Amino acid sequence: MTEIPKAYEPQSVEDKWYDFWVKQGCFTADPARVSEQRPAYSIVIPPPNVTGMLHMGHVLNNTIQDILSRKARMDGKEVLWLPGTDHAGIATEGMVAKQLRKEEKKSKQDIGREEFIKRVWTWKEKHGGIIIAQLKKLGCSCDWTRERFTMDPDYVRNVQRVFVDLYQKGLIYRGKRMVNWCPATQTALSDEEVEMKPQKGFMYHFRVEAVEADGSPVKGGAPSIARQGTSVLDSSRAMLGAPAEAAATRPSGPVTDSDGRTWLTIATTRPETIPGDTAVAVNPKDTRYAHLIGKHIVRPLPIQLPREQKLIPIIGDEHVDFEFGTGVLKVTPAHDKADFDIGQRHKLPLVDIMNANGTMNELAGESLAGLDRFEARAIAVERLKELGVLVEEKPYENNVGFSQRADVPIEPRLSEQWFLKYPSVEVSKACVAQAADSVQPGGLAELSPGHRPGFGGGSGSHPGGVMEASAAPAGAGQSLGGEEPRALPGAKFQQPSGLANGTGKMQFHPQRWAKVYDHWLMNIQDWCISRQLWWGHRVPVWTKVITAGRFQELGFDEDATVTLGNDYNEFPGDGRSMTEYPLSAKRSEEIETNSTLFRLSWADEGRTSYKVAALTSSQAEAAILNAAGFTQDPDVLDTWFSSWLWPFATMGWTGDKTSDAHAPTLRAFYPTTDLVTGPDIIFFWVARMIMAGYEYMGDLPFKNVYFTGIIRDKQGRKMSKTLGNSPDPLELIAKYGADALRFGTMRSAPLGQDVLFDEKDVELGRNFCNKLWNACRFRQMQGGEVQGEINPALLSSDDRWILLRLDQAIREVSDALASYNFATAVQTLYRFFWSEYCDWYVEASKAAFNPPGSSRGNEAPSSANAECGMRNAESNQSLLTSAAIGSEALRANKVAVIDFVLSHLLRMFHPLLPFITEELWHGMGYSADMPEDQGGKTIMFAHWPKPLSDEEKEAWGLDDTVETFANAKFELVTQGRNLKTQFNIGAGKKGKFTLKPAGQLDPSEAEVLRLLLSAESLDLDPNYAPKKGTPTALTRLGELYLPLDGLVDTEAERARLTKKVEEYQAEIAKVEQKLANPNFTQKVPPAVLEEHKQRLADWQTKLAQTKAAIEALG
RNA sequence: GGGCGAGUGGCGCAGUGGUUAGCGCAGAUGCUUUACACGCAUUUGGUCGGGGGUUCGAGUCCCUCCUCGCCCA
Repeated sequence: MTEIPKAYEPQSVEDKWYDFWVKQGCFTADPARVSEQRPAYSIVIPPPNVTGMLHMGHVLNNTIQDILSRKARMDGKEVLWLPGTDHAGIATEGMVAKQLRKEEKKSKQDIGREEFIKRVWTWKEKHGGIIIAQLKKLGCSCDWTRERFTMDPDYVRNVQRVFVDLYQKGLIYRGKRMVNWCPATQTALSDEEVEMKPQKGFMYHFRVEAVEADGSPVKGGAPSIARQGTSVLDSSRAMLGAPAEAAATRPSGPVTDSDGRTWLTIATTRPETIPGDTAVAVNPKDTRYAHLIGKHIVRPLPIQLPREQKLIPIIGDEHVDFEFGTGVLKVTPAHDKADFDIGQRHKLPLVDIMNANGTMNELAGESLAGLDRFEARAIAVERLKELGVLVEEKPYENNVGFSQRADVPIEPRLSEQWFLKYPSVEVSKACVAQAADSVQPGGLAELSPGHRPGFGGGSGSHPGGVMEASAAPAGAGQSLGGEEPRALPGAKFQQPSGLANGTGKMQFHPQRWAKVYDHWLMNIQDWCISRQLWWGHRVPVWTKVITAGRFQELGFDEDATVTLGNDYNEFPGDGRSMTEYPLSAKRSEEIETNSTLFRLSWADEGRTSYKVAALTSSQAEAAILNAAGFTQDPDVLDTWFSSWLWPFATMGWTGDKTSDAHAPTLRAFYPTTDLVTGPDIIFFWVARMIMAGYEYMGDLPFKNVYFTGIIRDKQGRKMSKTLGNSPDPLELIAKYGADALRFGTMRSAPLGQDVLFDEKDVELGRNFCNKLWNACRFRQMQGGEVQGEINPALLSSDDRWILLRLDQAIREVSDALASYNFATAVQTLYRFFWSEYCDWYVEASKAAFNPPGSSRGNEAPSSANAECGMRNAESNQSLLTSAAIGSEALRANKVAVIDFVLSHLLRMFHPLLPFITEELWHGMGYSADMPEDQGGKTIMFAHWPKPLSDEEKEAWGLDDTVETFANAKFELVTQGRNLKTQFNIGAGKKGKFTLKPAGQLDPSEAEVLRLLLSAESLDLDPNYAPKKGTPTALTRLGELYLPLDGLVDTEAERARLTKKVEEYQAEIAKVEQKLANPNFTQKVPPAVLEEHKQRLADWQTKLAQTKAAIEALG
């Protein structure tokens, strides 16, 4: 055993062991080692942004993954924790563009696409390794030999392969749709990338004239009830309309002015979009307006247009909410999702009045063109005022979608994009266990109310054919407001025949996220997967316009014309999928592999040329296409379209069944065991990985998903750069050590709750590590054989107690980890190590190591020893007698017990505190006698501690009495210390105690008590007659007295005891009241009744004794 | 508007119908105790968000209301 330094210095320890682990290949998974005896365990890391920096969220997330991985290794599993990084399209592109702007004052367009991509790679080479290095600092035991990047060449091909495959399955289409447009980054975003935020703005009410189709004043104007002769401006505030009960809350209907013209009032928050209005809509059931349907209004903007060009129809649409605004809705199909839908229903023209960067175009009119949308809003309001049609302008708060990345309001915009209809939705929906009691072997998760299985319905026809479900009972799940959960008897998953041996069941932790997940799947919308960026996976589609002649030269069949007319851009609107449109063209000689697919369209009105589109995931083919003058689609795919393949695309997947079946990593480690991630990406990532897993592997991608909380500061605010409340984990590691950071983070991270982070927690972690260090140092100072044999005959009651507590700790910690209750595991370890082992056991053990009178002991007088030894020598329960105290055999045995406890403790701490435990494991010599692969080389592979067996417990005499006795001892010690404090006998004055024992007490126990009391002496005297006023504590082991030499403060003692009497009386009253209730005594379980009776008796005894003590004060 | 979650000493959290509701931090007091002052000991703080119900018994189960947070619309 080498001597270890006095204080723990993490810096010198951490790098040393990390290098050692990596050099020794400790983190490297070997599929060949997987067997029934050595099951596989795998996790794929949620890939951090390649250009990102470690933040506290990463610390939490990756510490958990490391704990799981290290624990699995100690459980004897073959562990793969697969690391990597994500190319993070928008974020990375934004960063590089910013740098370009700053350093060279250029835009990406200035340098061109090719050069820009080059710059991004340079940036990646330079900064991409930072976060990986940071994870290493944290101690993450990832298999770095398998590190992946979502832009690795083979990964890129996988993404393209999946695109082509999904296209061929008819799940990908290109179409002109409303998308969430980010004017700042000028790209489309998926719904998930839009964050709704309440915004303070204004609701503007403006009036428009209702007219006939030819522009003449409307005949029949407002219903008579509404003709009040009030001015328009007044009427906007007055409540007009139907006399029905709703009238009181319903805003104004149409009004007729003195000229006989009819006016409608419209409410909007976005007056700048008026030039894009192509209709106004009212609810046909709204009696105020129904008669106007079919008439027109004069759109006020743009002003300069001639009146006849400003007429737009009044349409009836049931979706118009009559309670909202005035009940008249302006319909801007090109700039609002809901309006687009109305536009589709009524075949309204689309007028796009905005540019891609959020400025207005010429269609918005002279006064608005060129302005930013927010400036345009102000100008539009001015124009309305000038026209005298602005009726009201009142503050209004509504939810506005913001681009998550750029933090600017998104613009619903009509745009041509690629969309994906999600695959494998139904099987993904059904695979997540919804409630704890629904997890039954072989059963399908009980479905939540309203959960419609929908097998075979809608998009449920599953291309992969993975899932088989028997017919659900008629009407099952059809009721919309389903009152009771329904099971689907007989519904089951077919075991996928592929590589994996899945269970078809997945568990979320905490389980409540299953509901969130389920809800999203129920309301799923097609996924906009294209982004107008340069950095990312470019859409693997090439197009070219060729002449009809050339088309034939290429070898296409004439029949091809049958399908012409559909631009490839347009998804056929008849519900048929792309694949159902047979390609009648022969393949070109230039382009021939089975992954290429053509869609053709006329490229001009005269039908003399065609647009040809090709899809391929083959590089060789792409080269041919490029050479043939084809142009690749400029868009890239949403980053999540690559990360949703992460669990298998990182493991050697190729999409080829035969080769995948022989890919060793994939075979051994898919499906993965656990996924650890934040709930904020449950839709972005988790749900999509599940779909991709089923679609391409025929099996779930992970068996458990652990959702971490979100790290907040101690005031509960989210960590953010702007607030500056996000500490740098690397600085914390430098200051306190990685183990301390891990400890602090995990201790305060309860299952599924947000984590309020405070640097104090890390400080506590450092203190904890130091305590652990010193506890080992204490052991080391005792010398002796390392991990010697424990002799049961020489075990003291304290030894037995700590072994029992260790057993309990092993059970609790193992259970806590198995159920992902990390904070509980940490707290249990903390309690066992600090409060039980250090505070009681180590202190008590000093009685054996530093016996009174020994050279190692303190100056305690030998009389104490004599006093102790005088009585109770007849104890036959233990071999321990006064003669044994301090004997070498006893000391050696105690050292063996300590080694036993510490070696177990270090192993339990290892997943949480990898560095210090490794250092101590070796420093203490615990690795010495271990087999190489079971702790000899590293604690990483030492076996996870097992609870003690019944045989061991029996052999060591570990039974209930051990605990009872120990607790009685501790109670006596606490009370004795209390007496000392109350009577001002500090540590300087040791104090002399006398115990009137209630029964037999072994002298060795008395010596332990004396030591724990830090007393000069503890006399055992069954016949002790205390002087009046001697402070007393009543304990289960007897009456403890603190005789005071000087004057006794009788009144102080009386006050103290009187307080106790009151306390006891209150307790007695409570118990007596319960026992007096016949309902209680008759109905309660016997054990509880017995316990109450015992409790009453105990309190009564104490009360009587205390009263006697007061009496004795005189 | 819908859904989910939370509310327990000053703060952060445990608490699976049954002892006197626990733990950590912070606070107070005392201690250079030969492993550790990054430590030790003692100790002050709680009518468990409000109300109602079920029960012999409720922090725990049910109903209702209030407050806060998150997600979705």
